[in-house]
Amino acid sequence: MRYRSLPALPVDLSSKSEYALLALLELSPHYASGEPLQIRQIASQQNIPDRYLEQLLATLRRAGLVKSQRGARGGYLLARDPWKITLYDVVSCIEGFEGQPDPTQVADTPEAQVIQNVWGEVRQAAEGVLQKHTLQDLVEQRNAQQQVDIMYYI
Amino acid sequence: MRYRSLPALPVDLSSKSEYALLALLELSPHYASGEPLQIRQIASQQNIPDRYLEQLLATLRRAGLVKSQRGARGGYLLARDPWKITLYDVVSCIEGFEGQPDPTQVADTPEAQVIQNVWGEVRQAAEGVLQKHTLQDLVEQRNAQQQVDIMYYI
DNA sequence: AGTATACTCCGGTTCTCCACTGGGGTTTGC
DNA sequence: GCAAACCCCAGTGGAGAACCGGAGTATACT
Repeated sequence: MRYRSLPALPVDLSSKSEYALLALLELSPHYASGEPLQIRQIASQQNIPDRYLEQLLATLRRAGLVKSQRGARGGYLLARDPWKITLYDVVSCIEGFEGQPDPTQVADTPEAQVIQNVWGEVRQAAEGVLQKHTLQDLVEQRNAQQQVDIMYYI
Repeated sequence: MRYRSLPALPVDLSSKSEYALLALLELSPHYASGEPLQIRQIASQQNIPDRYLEQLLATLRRAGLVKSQRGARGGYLLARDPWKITLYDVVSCIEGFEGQPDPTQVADTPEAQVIQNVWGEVRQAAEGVLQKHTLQDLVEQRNAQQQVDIMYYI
């Protein structure tokens, strides 16, 4: 059995990453004020199971993307400016790729090697897209999208 | 519970796809002669569990990428020229993305919508890489790789 | 000081998919 | 007719995703 023994391209974008991004998009507008947001609020706003979101926020905290304030009136806030956090930062820490050995590895057959090379190309292409988007980008895209919605009376 | 209810980017490249590509790379040189190759031979050559490879080849056959010859002295052969089959053709049929509704779908919140848009970008970037490579490309890359191996006495 | 409000840590549960195995059946060449 | 091949279908077992729950800990407010 192999069970993802090879490079195992983590280009798969699960709802885990989507939840994390939704939460960070909620936190982004509150970065300036410095007011923390609670898990419950984020969860109910974006329709995410709160106990699950809790785990994701803990991962983001350990990765240094958010900071937490414990106790009453506590909650979470972004650790950096929303335009200094790329989607790659978020997805890579949630999906946890960077545990494996370097992608420029050697395969046991020449056929496997050329496939590995292509896999690496795909990975880089996907990572490139994620690296060029920041949280602030998405916030502004959402604002623009809402304008469109209003114009079309949706 | 969501369990991949949303678009669920199937950009994930599993060993399933790798096995299928390895098999097709074995078949590619035999396309000109028209001589079929048996599952057992491909499997032992590329170190793939044969009963598993059988399923993958069945999928490829139903997708019209390979043809099968039943009975004694039977086997598999490519249905088209190896330079007319892209890696996207292979991966998409094996990974089976095109079951879902169209990726340009509407999310229930504007935040989810912008994330869907990015997901679509990532998907397209990955698909673009796969679309520009053909089986024949890989065969030639492998040959070149083998030349390098010989030069360096590996 | 006490209490309510939050995060923190740890474990378990269910579901889904991947990777793989096996048992039959059918077609074909010799 | 018989062996060699494909064909179909039905499992198994592990890993991870997507949760739920409880006990503990820090903090603000009164």
